[in-house]
Order: sequence, then C-alpha cells, then structure tokens
Amino acid sequence: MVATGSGTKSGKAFYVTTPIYYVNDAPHLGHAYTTVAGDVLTRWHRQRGERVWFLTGTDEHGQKVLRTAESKGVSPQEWCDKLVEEAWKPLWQHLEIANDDFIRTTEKRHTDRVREFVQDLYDKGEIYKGGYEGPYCVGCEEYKLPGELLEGTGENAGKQLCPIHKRPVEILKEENYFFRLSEYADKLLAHYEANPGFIQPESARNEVLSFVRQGLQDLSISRSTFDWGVPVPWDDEHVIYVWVDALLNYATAVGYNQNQETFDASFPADVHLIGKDILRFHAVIWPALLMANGLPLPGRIVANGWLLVGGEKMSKSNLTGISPRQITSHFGVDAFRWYLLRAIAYGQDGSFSWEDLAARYTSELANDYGNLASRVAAMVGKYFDGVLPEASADGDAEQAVHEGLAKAVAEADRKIGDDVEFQAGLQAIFDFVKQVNGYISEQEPWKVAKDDSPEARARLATILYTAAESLRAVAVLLHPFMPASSQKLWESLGAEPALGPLADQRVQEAGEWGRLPAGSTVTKGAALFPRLEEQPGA
RNA sequence: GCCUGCAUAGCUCAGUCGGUGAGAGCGCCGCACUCAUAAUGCGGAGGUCCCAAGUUCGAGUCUUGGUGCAGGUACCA
Repeated sequence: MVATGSGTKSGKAFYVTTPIYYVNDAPHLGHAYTTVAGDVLTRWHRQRGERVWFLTGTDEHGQKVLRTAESKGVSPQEWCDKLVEEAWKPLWQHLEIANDDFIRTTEKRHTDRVREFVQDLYDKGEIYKGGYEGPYCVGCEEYKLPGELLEGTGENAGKQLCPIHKRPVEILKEENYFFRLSEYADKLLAHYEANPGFIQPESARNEVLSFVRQGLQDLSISRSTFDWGVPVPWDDEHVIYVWVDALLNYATAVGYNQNQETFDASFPADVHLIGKDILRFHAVIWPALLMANGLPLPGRIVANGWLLVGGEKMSKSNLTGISPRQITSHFGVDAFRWYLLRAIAYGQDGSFSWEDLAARYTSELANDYGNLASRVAAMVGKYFDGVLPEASADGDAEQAVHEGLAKAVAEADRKIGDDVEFQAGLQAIFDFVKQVNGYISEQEPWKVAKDDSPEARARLATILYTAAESLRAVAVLLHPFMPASSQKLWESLGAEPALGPLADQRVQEAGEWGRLPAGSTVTKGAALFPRLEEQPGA
C-alpha cells in the first residue's frame, strides 16, 4: 500500500476501483490490463495533488469457486487464501500496483456489511420472497430461457431441449428472494439521460440504454442450492447472490455502515473501471441497488474492451495466450504497463502480440525515448563535465520547444486525467519526445561544440539545457505509467536535490519551463530501455 | 433468428457538416548526420477506401441490398 498524495484537498477523495476479480484461477493479461489502467489513473491524480483512494480485491464466493475447491480437495476458503496470497497479491506487487486497499469478499468487514445492506433493503420492502419456475437443464445446472430452447425431434418430439446438451429440460421450481429491479428502469434511464458520461465508452452506453429501455425484470438475489456465500440475514437457507455480494465491495471497503467519516470521504467511486463483460452488473444492477438504499451513485463506469491474443478473445474462460510474468520477464514491468495503455485505445477491443510489443518497444521506448535521454546525458557529460549549463541564448527554436511542452502537458492531463483516454495522452507525450529529438538534430550541438567562442558556448549550453529540461518534464509525465524508468531518468538528470521526489511532482507544473536548475548534476546511467535483440519464442 | 457496431496502405489505425491529387505511426527503400542504445533527422515508394446498385455537379463520407467479422439477446462470474 502506497501513501496517497500529500496535497490533501478538503472533501472527498478521488476514488477509483477495479473489479474485484473472481478467484477461480490465477490472474491473466485481462485482469492485469484493467488493474494497470486503474493504477496509472490514480497515480496521475495523485500527481495532480488530489487525495486518492484506489481499491482492488477479489470476489471469492459462488458456485464456481466452490466447485473448483472441491475438485482440488480443499475447502473453498483454503483455495481462495492460496490463490490470493500466492498468485494475485504477488502479481500486483510485481506490476507496481499502488492500491490503497485490497478487499476480499470473505472478510468479515465485508460479509457483515453485506448482510446489513441486504437487511436494509428487505426492511424497506425492496426485497420479497418469490418463486422461480422454469426450464432447467441438468447438464448446464442452470435455468434456461424459453426462447433459447430447441424443439425436440424423434424420440424427444414434443419436448424442449437444451441448446447445448440437446437433452430435454425439466421444469423446476425454486424459492428465492427477489430485488425489485423492475421498478428502477425509468429512474436509471433518467440518470443516464442526465449524466451522458456515466457510461463510457459510447458503445457501452448504447448497449445499456437499449437493454434498459426494453424493461427490467426483478432480480433473484439469493441462492439455496449451495452454501458458499453470505447467508441471507433473515433466512439461513439462502446465501446472497454472488453479484450482489461482489458489487457491495465498493461500499464495504470504504467503511459503509462502519465508519461514516471514512465512507463520506470516499464513497461513491468517481470511476469504476471494468471489463465490458461485466458492464450490465455495474451500469444497471449496481446503481439500482444504491438507489434502493438511498446511497449516491458513482461518477462513471468505464468499460475496457477485449484483449485479443493471437486473434483469440482473452477471457476468464479462455486462458490462452501469454502470462503477464512471461512478458515482464523479457520486456520489464515498465514496458508492459506502457504497452497495454499505449497500443490499445481504452474502451475498444485490441490485439496484444509479442511482435507488436517488441516493435513498439524498440521504436518508441528504446530508439525515441531512451536514446534521447542517453544522447542528452552524454553531451552534458562530454561538453560540460556533467554540470547542467544555463540557457542564456534562447531563440525561436527554444520557444517552439517550450510551447510544444506546454501543449503536451495540457493535452496529456486532459486526456488521461479527465477523459480516461490513456492512448491519446501517451501520444501527446511521445509526440513531444519526437519534437525534442528533432530539435537536437536541427541544432546540431556536436557541431556547435567545435567552436570555442563565447557565443557558441552559450548556444551549446542553451541547446543542452533545453533538451535536459524537456526530459525533466517527460519524467514527470511518464511516472504514472513507468515508475521505475522515470525514476532512473530523474536521477540521471540530478533533479531530486532541487525539485524533490519524482512522485511529488505536480502534472500541472510539469509544463512550467525552467524548473530544473542549472548546476544540476547530470549523469549518464545505464540505458533506460536497452535494445532487446533476441526474439524468444513466447 | 433478432438487435447493434465495424470492414481505409504489408501491420495497427485516424478520417469531423459529402467537395482541391485519401492521412498517421510502424515496417520497407534512399539521403543527411555522428552527440547517442548501428540510435536521430529528412525524403520516397506503397491503397479497386469489402462488393453491387442508387442519390448528387461531386461519396471513403448519405440510401438500399449483399458478403465477412465482432458484440448483445439478463441472474456462471
């Protein structure tokens, strides 16, 4: 857990969540994608000086976990403990995820509050006991909708068949508790209407709109066929439906019904980051539950797309592809974090490939960015003995760089901090890197260095200061994405003695020209992103 | 089946209200340069804008049909 920004503002924290991941198996690329996005978003806001709360965690109840545990011959709690401690938490640590809390739905701080929340709804008349009767497939172990059934033929003539198992379904009846979701359709639509940015991206919003416009049915929120879950407070025969249990983590983790002060300081979330597979739960059921209990609604739900690996969809049921650690062991954690948000427009589906990562790494990280840092540090060392000189001869070329930086900072802050569009923000930052490379090539400091006249020395000093000061800003802007390499650059520029720790640098001030003082000690360290020659088979 | 969205250079994608010869990055080819991680800068080649018909003075951009792909069609999560 990492400390939040020091620039505490009065009022509510900027509260961001990832989904709590279902611990049926080890984390894969898709989980890492959403979690990295949340980490970058919150790190960005911390560097804006805001108080931030970043929550992630695990969803541990439900039939699937129970079954998996049984098949492994352990209790579900043991199974969850093992995965959380040996797979999930270590991966987030490895990826430098600076979450402020990690909630597990099996924790007492969660389960007690869930029971209270559901009891409240029950007391308010939002929950009623009802029966569900419908066609049930024994093979699938779930109810089917009448519309998806097939007409039987031959020996099954006249019967209806499960579309998957092609076996006759049985009509089963089960008693359940239902939440009056149907009464919230209009209220939800009104909220979507009044808050156009509530669901991002636009395509996700449209899907939710068309779904809710068709009308909503009440939601069964209890299960009685298995017991791995939170018992319904007034009826031990039932456990609370895992999704209701899971969604409530966003409230229970920040002190719902436990610590009003903490709760008010965080809740509701400003941004719920999710994968589009769980859009409906977050954009429909979750707000309805909050409305029913008189709680405020989140700022927005931002859904990311599918990650396609080798042309195949990456999902919880399809674990094909590459593990996060395989990638980081070759390219490093920074490059991994950067690539996910650089290569794919957040919200759209995107393909991940080893080849593309290798190509972008070489071109953008090694050649453009890393090499820029390298050439600048080398020249300050060679021509000024590693002491950053003063810029005393600014001209039009320098002015263009100053303006380019201001523009890059404004664009990046708007795209990343406000719009949750990482790709566009990174684009702005890397366009600036390209501009600085161009500036150096045009100014040809290595030629200016051959002239010993005072005028030439002043020009040379100005060129190198301009380049180094540009890098200072880049280190600040890239820190949320690539903490380790940015820190290396910060040290290489000798920025810390005068400016303080990198994590404390404000994005708002990153574009102010001249922050890195002349006299700073510039050292050329190891390459930020060494070229990777091999093409190891994935 | 029904609903929605997408199909633009080798690859990944941008193309606003329809209008001068269709764009970017990467890759490829050439030139310049040598401070730097054989890096950088400049230039070039490369496209029947999925197919067909239609509206229009004019369509990648609108309409209809077709083909292909993706997603949704609620309580596994």
